[in-house]
Amino acid sequence: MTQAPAQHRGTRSRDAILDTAGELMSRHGYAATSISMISAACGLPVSSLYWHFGSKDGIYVAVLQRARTALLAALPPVEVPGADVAQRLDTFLDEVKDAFRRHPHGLKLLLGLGMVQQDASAAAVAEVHHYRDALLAWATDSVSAVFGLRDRPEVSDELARFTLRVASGTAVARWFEPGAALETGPLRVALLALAAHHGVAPHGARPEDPAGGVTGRE
Amino acid sequence: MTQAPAQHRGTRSRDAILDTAGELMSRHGYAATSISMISAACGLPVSSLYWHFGSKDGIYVAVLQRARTALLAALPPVEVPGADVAQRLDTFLDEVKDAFRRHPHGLKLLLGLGMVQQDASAAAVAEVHHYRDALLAWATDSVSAVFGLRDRPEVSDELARFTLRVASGTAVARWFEPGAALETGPLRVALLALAAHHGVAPHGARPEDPAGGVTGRE
DNA sequence: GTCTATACCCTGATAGAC
DNA sequence: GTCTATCAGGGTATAGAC
Repeated sequence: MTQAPAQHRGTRSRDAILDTAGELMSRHGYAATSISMISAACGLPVSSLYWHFGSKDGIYVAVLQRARTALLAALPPVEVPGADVAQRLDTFLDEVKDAFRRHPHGLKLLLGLGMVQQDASAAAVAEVHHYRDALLAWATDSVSAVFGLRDRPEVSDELARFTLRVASGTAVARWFEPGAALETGPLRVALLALAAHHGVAPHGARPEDPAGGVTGRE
Repeated sequence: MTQAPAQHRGTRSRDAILDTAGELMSRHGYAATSISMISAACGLPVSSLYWHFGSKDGIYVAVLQRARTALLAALPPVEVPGADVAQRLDTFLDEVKDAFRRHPHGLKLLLGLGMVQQDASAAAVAEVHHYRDALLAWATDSVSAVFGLRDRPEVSDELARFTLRVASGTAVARWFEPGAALETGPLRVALLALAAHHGVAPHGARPEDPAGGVTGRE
């Protein structure tokens, strides 16, 4: 405690500020969260916040960055184990639901701060887009692995976007019904139907001959 | 123009304030929209806003009320014409897509102001919930009419919630891809699959014998 | 790295002439 | 109903001692 306490205190303060700021901003939104609120809530004086992050916008960007890395780390790996599509889809949806349940702040930050892009700085806008792009890329890779869609990028794109819309819609519903979880049941049915609609058979292997599908080819 | 100009000017000013406030609040959110901004944008002095609405919160509630009535008036009637399910579903989705396209403010207000419920007044929170409840009730009645679900309320409830989630998710996606429209194609496939999953046949008549259980076949 | 004190501006809201 | 003028308070951000 005498060698390098300053540094330790520094990073600890930094984290404390980010914790409180993330909590408050995800609850009240960016504009409604004042520096003084954060200062009062985390106990550190206002100037410390400015020493660490330079501006309110700097805090916002740092909060977003941390939320993004945390959420992406919590998401299941892209390679989903399982013999057939149904099995892989089940594990995939279970893990998504779990990540969704355990990280309520992540999406809410993305929503709340994404909404006020107009006023935000260039760095903040870039970070918000980075966040959302990473989420979309992860979803695309995942559904591609689940359904075996390496050679059907347009299908995995559609399935991924659809999944994200249902997830964001649920995040929205969540501030009307606070306990609302991601309803994987209907989502599962919908994804299977969408895949079938594009001629992706509900088996483990990718269809070499998708002629049997509802829309054999497009 | 000499008999009752005061009244006319009054209601015209009122509308102008509401127009500007709705536009600004849907873009920047409630907290980031100041009385002075509204005043400058609509040309009327600050005190006029207070004379008409009493407080910033009063403006907010009035804006929400007007957006709700406008959006609900723009939504298609519950009784959808059409011989069979597929036909009714198509017209229904087309009209929803159209309303969604023509009234971008409505949902954004609901989202943006719904997010900051924590800080808002009781009247504002009540109005937000009223808004969302009306939307949900309309969606439930509509899908019930489309699929003929008068005796399966739990199914129409699920379909309506699913539709609303996709719609809100699209409204969210909209502030990343400004032109994004409601993708009725995938939604159509999903709703039909969900209905089938609950044993609702894709015909005009309601199924008298849904004994097939959860799904006709899986 | 952390604190106190403070500058400067804009906020929501009111008073009172017209 | 609309205007000008104004208040008290809180906002972001900075300076400088420790």
